[in-house]
Amino acid sequence: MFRIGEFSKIAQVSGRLLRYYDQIGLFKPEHIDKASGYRLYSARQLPDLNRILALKELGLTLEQIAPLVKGAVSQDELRAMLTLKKSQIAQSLQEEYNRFQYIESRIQQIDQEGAMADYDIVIKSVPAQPFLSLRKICYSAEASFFLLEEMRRILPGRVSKEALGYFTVVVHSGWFELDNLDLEAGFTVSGNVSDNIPLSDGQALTLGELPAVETMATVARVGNPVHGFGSYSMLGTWIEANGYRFSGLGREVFLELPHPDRLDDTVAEIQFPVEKRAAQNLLPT
Amino acid sequence: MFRIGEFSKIAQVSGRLLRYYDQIGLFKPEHIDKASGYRLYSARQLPDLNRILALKELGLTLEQIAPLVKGAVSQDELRAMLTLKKSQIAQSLQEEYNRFQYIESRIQQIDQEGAMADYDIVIKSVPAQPFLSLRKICYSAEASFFLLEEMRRILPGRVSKEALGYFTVVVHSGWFELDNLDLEAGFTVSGNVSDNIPLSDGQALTLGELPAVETMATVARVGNPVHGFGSYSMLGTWIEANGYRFSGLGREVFLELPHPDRLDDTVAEIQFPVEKRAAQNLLPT
DNA sequence: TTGCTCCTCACGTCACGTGAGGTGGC
DNA sequence: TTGCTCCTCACGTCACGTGAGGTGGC
Repeated sequence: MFRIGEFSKIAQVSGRLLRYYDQIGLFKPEHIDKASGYRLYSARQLPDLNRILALKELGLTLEQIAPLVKGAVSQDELRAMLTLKKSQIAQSLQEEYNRFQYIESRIQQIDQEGAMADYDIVIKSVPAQPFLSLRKICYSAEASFFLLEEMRRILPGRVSKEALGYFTVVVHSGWFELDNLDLEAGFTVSGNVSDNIPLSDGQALTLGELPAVETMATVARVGNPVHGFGSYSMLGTWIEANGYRFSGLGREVFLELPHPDRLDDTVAEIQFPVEKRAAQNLLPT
Repeated sequence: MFRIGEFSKIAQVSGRLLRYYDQIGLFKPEHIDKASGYRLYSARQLPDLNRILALKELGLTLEQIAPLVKGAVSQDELRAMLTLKKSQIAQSLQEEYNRFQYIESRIQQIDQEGAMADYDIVIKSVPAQPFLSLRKICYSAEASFFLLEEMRRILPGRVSKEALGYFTVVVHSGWFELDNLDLEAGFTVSGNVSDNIPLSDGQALTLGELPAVETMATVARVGNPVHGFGSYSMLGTWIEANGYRFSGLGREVFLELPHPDRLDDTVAEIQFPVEKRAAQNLLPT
């Protein structure tokens, strides 16, 4: 019989670990001296401890290991557990690999531009939202702000303040047709609102829906909205470097509305639906 | 200004996270209402929060992120941090990948043999140890046990009990020459012991050293030592499946000495120095 | 007035590491 | 007797999640 110090040396684990496993009932000493409380382990117990250590190496938690070493698990259950664990590892490998690529792209960014980007891209998921809007061809980005001004005059009388969400612009045209923009502009709303609100020029806001998007690449930017297109190229670079591709219409959500006197305080979140490109297939299966 | 609930919805984080970041001083609301204690965030703060979230995605800890978002880090330091993080991720990817392969091999084992192996392999590192031993050609494994019996008679008078370690056999011959074994048998010792202890047949134990081994594949087995060779093939399979190769002489360390009446209670640890085979090079660089 | 939102504790997480303070064993 | 080893608390870890219990705001 070995005292805890010698046994821990043989097994190359800490004494604390052995006491802890004793405490949680995972691995108990063969004998405990009544008088001194000393834990006494026998050499025969070493294979059991090794099994625990080996399963821990696989990434199982002690809670998962306990029934295994107590023989309370059938062959099939064990196989199922390992298969599950295997797929979890495959997934976390993929995630780690993405992180790896992302870091590489940020290092490159520093090397090329001598600075960290001003804004950071974050992936979110957004729910579907009722959208009170008007679709229109605009000859410039500024044109959409005339629409905004008119909505600001008219809407307070037609929609309650709590029901009104954010001013949002959906871009239906391609990104580089800067002089012939097909825009859909309006407010997200909640609750009951009328589904047809006429504006002064004969057109009207109608009630539709902004579809939900599960993976939305977003970047928040502060500043004059007409200079906003710089952020788009950033998004493009990021999306390329991180293995995504665009998969839908881009939006711009204004969290702080453009105010004629303080255009530089405008805050907007640019959003793009994205999806993973065909996986690099780091692993087979 | 947004109250915590709305700001957390915009940023898609929990309110608790925002309160926590406030508490640790990482990200504070722009304003706190004196009367109610309500935290008020402005849209302009969103890019800052996004930066924190993006750096967290890279796997940095909040402690590492804090100086970054406070601008207290130079370009070079940032680059160095990211490079370090990159190599850490590369390493953990390699480890994860090893785990993945190991799990695969255990699943295969179950499928082929219908059961989990009796014993588990554990990697340890062992220090160098003084070794009081005798090298001899034996015509069978049993022959080494005659040596053991003689040492048991003679050693107690020559070496103090505390100085005596474990009976250990080093195998110098190839593993499949079962009838012409080149064995070195003796006891590990500590402290001062005489370096020449004669045995009855004219030979003598001499003091040498068991070299340290950094990565030692070990398996502990209980049972009659003459049936021990089964464990060797297990070790071989494991080593193959896990990307190692043998890199030195195998040892057998007896934790519970073979006793003629209870041979089945013998406990020995079979040890093999191993090294990683040329890495599968999961990643470039 | 009633929900709704916000507030501040404070415990729990996972697998131990790391003392503090005290006692048994040779 | 003096080290050495062992014992049992109990706090700390990391980044929050999850209540409990109470109050502000419209």
